[in-house]
Amino acid sequence: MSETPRKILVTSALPYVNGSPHMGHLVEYIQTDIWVRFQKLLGNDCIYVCASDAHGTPIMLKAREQGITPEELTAGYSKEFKNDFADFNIEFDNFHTTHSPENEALVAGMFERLRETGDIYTRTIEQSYDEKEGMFLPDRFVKGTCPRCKSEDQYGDACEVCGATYSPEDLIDPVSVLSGTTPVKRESEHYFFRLSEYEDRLRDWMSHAALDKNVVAKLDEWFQAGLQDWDISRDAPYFGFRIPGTENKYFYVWLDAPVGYMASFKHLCDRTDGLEFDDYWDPDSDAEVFHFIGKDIMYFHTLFWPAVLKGSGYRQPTSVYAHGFLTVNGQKMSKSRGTFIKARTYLDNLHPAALRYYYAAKLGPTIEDIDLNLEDFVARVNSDLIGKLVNIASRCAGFINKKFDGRLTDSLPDESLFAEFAAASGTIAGHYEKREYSKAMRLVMALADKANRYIDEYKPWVMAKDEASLPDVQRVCTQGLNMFRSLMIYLSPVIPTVAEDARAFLNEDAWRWDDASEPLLGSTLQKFKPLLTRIEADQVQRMVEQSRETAPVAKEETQDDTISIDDFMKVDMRIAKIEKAEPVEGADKLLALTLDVGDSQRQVFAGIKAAYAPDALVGRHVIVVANLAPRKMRFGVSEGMVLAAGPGGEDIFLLSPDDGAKPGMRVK
RNA sequence: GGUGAUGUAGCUCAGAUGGUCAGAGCGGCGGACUCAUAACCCGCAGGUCGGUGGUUCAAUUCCACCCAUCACCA
Repeated sequence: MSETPRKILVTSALPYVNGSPHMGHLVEYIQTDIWVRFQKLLGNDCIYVCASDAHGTPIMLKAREQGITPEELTAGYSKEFKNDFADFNIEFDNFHTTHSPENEALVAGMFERLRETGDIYTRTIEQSYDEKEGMFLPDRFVKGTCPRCKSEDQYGDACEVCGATYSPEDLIDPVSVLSGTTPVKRESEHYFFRLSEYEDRLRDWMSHAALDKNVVAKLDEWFQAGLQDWDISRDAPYFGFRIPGTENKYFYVWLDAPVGYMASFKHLCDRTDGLEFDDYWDPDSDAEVFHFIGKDIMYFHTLFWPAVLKGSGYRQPTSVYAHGFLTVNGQKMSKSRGTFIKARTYLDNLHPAALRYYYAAKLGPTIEDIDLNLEDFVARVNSDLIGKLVNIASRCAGFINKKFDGRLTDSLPDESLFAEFAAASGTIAGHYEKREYSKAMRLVMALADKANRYIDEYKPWVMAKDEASLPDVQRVCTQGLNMFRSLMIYLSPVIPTVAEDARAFLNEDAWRWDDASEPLLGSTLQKFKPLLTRIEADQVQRMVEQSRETAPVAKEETQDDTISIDDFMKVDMRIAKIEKAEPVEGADKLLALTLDVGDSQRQVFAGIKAAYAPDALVGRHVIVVANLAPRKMRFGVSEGMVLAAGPGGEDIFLLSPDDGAKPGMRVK
C-alpha cells in the first residue's frame, strides 16, 4: 500500500430520532463501521460522518404529546443513539444533527441555486386538513377503520392488521389523530423539484457509480415508470427549516436530511485544521463519497439526492451501498415475541463483538435481508470466535508464558504455513473492499481451523514432557501465536476491542493491515487474559425476556381450514356488468374494467388480458368482490376483484351468473 | 396488481458459461486427545437444490408458469 492514500468520505443513513436504536439499526452502522475501520487500517484517509435526522411531522407531534420542544425530544434520543453507537464500537468522526446552522445554510444555498436554474416551481395541491388544529395531515395522521378488514384505529396509508394499502379518504370514519375531528380537503401551494428533467443526468451518474446490480435494476424500473417531480415543501406548523422568502412554508424533511451528510462534514471541517469542505464536495473533487443506506430509502438516495446535488452544483456520490433488513428468528422484529431488541438491551446482556461478528458473518454487498437467528447466533459466535479463534492463543499462551518467560522464538518453524496466512491478506482485503464480509469471515475461519490442526499435529503438550523437545514447544507455539495474530489483524475491523486486547497481549503498539503479513518474532508477551467468553443461552433468553413488552395475547386461530358462515358473509360479492374494458398501458396482463354494480360504477383491474379480448367482455355479467379494500396501483386505483378460475395466462375463466341476475345483486 | 430480490441438508449459508456442482460451518452420531474458555483433532451423516411444465443428448444451474417470503409503487 505505497500509493497515495485515498480520500474517502463515508456516511450511514441518518437515524430518525423519535425512538431508541434497535438491532435493525445496527446492521447498517456495523456494516459501515467495519468498512471504515478497514479503510483506515489500510492507511487511507477515511472519514465517517453521521447525524440525527431531527425534522418532520412525527417528531413535532411526539414532542407536543410529551409537552416538550422538538429540540428537547431529539436531543434526548440523539444522545441515546450516540451512546449506543459508541458502546457498539461504532466510531464516527463526527455525529451532528440536521437541525443545525450548517445544515440550514447549505439547504438554503442549494434551494437558491435550484431556483435560479428553474428546477423549482410551485403548484397548488389538495390535502387532508385538520380544521381544529389548523394543520395539514400526513397520511399517518389520519386514522379510521380499515375499509378491507374493518379493523379499527388504522393509519391513513395502510392497515397494520390486514396489510391493505389505501389513502386517507378510503378509511371508514376517518379522524385526525390530533384533534379527533373529521379531516376536510383543502388546497395549498407547494414547491416542487423538477426531477422529471433529470433522467439523462441520473443515467449518466448511474453509469459510473458502480452500483449493485439490484440497485440498478430498481433504478431502471423507476426510469421506466417515468420520473415524477418531487414535492419538497410542507405547510406550517412543521418542524424544519422555513423556505426563504415564505411566511409559512417549510422544507420537507427528506430534502434536508441528506444535506445533513454535508452539514455534519462541514461541522467537522470547521473544527479540523487542513480539512476542507470543498475538497470533498466540489464537482471536480477527487475524493470518494459513499453512502451506506437501507434498501427502503434507495429512491431518495439514488434519484433525488444525486439530482439535487447535480442541480445545485455539487459533486455526486461515488456510489450508494444499499443493504437489506434484519429479521429475527426468520420473522420481522416483534415486540410481543421479544425480538424487537433495543441496542441497549443487547448491551446489558451481551458483548458487542459477538453481534458485530455475527452480522459480518452474514453480510454481503446485496440488498438481501439478513436473519439474526438467536440459536445460531450463540452457536456461531461460540464456535468461531471462542472455540476456533481465541482458542489458538489460549492454547499457546500457557506454554510460552510458563516455560519461556513469555518469549517468542526468533524464527518460525514453518514459514510456508505462515506464508499462506500472509497471502490471504489480498483476498480478504478484496472481500472487505467489496463488502463481502461473509466471505472474508469464512476465509478467516478456514485459516483458524488450519492453525488448530497445526497445533494438534505437533502436540506441544506431549513435547513439553520431554526436556529435549522443549525448544520445539516454543517454536510451535510461536508459530501458533503468529497465525492467531494475523487473523486478529484481519478481524480487527469487525471486532476492534477484542483485537485491541489481543494486540496488548502480544505487546505491540499499533497494527496496520500489512502487519499481518510479517511475523512477530523474538519479543515478549504480556500475560494472557481471556479475550472473550462464551455466550450462555440464558443471556440471550434474558435479553428476549427484557424485550418482551406485553404478555403475548394468545390469538384464537382457527386450527382447521374451515371458516364460519360469519366469515363468509364478510365477503360482499355482487353481480356486475362490464361497461367498458380496455388494455392498460404498461401492464402485460391487466385489463381495466369499468363495472356497473347497480348503484354505482367502479374501476377494477383484472389480470385476464391473455385470456379475453376487451371487446368480447363488454356487456358481460361477472361477479365482483365489492368490499375489497381499494388498492392503489401504478395505473390507478382498483376498487374490487372480479372472480375467475384457472391457473393463469390464457387459462383463466370468468365466473358468470345465469340469465336474470342484475347488477348490484348480492351473491350468497 | 406491477416491478425487483429471495426460496439448496435440522440450523445459518456457499456454489456452477447447463455435464465429478450436490458443498461448508454449526447441530447430530461414532472415535481420539487432554495444551486450551467441555475448547481442539479424526470419521460418518444421503438434501428429488420451493412446485409444475418446457428447451436440451444432459437442468438444481436456461425459459415459462405457479407457490411462499421481503421490499418498493415516489
